[in-house]
Amino acid sequence: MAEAALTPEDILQTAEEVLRRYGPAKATVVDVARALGVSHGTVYRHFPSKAALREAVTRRWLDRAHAALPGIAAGQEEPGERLRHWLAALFAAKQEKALADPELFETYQVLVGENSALITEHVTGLEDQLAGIIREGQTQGVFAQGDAQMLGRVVFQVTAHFHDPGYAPEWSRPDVDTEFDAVVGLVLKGLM
Amino acid sequence: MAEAALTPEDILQTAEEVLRRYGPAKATVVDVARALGVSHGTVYRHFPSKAALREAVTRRWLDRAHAALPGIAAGQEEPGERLRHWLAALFAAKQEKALADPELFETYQVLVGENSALITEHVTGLEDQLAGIIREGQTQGVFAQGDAQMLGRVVFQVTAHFHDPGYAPEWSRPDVDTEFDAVVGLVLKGLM
DNA sequence: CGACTGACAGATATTGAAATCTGTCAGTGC
DNA sequence: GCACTGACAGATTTCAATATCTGTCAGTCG
Repeated sequence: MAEAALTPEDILQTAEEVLRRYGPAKATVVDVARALGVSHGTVYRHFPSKAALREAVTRRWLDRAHAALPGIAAGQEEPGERLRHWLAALFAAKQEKALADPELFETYQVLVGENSALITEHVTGLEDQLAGIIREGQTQGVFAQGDAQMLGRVVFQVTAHFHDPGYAPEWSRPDVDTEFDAVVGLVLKGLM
Repeated sequence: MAEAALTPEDILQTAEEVLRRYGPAKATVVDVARALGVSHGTVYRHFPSKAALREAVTRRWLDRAHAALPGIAAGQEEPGERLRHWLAALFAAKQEKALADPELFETYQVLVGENSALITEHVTGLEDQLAGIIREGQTQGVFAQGDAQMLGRVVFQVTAHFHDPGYAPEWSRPDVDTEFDAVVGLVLKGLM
């Protein structure tokens, strides 16, 4: 047939476009269905709820936004430098999305505000990457011993200013990069 | 006369009670005037606007909540211990207010959200206290050299999880104190 | 059979009219 | 004279009626 069956991927793609156009406050399931040329009941045959659809869109979006991070975490740089690089990449990705894709960023922020399970998972994944870098630094003797998992959580938390979307308005201030360097400097000294 | 003239202090006291009773979203200048037994025009003879009144109430409230901090900052403890003590006192004060005085805490949070000048001042005052402790630690040789003012800002920022009202919902989680200790531990190591 | 439809109930959002609030100021009275 | 009043204009909020949306499901159609 010319018209293949509607796939979850089609719906996610269209739902993302609808969210980008109307923003999370205005986008409706009916809008998504209309854009797909189907009835909204059809959307519900693929996703159990509007919340589930929104989460799936945001998961895809986050995965794409942070695609570079696992590579950095698993890379060959010296662990201190790697940690700095990873944090800088995380910050850059967040900054870029907040500016260049504000509606999807806002959608993501809504999920953060709702303590969505997706966000918890996402954060845990990032903390695990941090813990991995720290663990390797400890093995190589450049970082002090300690619970790497806990330290990963702590490093994520103390750098919240540069990735927590609640602080997004401050990311365009002129001295953020100086502050970022100062914070990362303190953190690296604290880990050594 | 039996009835002394209405003082700004009377108004602040009553406005605080009205805010505590109705919360920042519902409290009105008319409510405050009614509680004082005067017309609302009178309130405007003492405060130029509702925003100014709200700020003045919050300033008084913040000053009382953090009354213990300057004493700790100027105390005789070893600087590392003093810093830990000061941060713990700040955290304890915020935690206590969030739980025991939620409407005033919410009022404060509204001002934070509005980037009120009061909040900037308040934060600067706290950062100055931190910078003072750090400077003394540097003089005594227990902290490494560096721009103490900047380090004060950095320490305030990395501990945001424990004083920024946006994180208040997390302050009742069971493991906050462990996290607090871990963060302060990392910060102290980073300063040494 | 299985993907899709569309009518439906209850929940949520929008709208516009009415009520209330903020901020001003000429006037009252001690 | 000076602290306070109260009526007022414009802005904001409330409220209830209306419309739209979410989620379900019996039914259609290929």
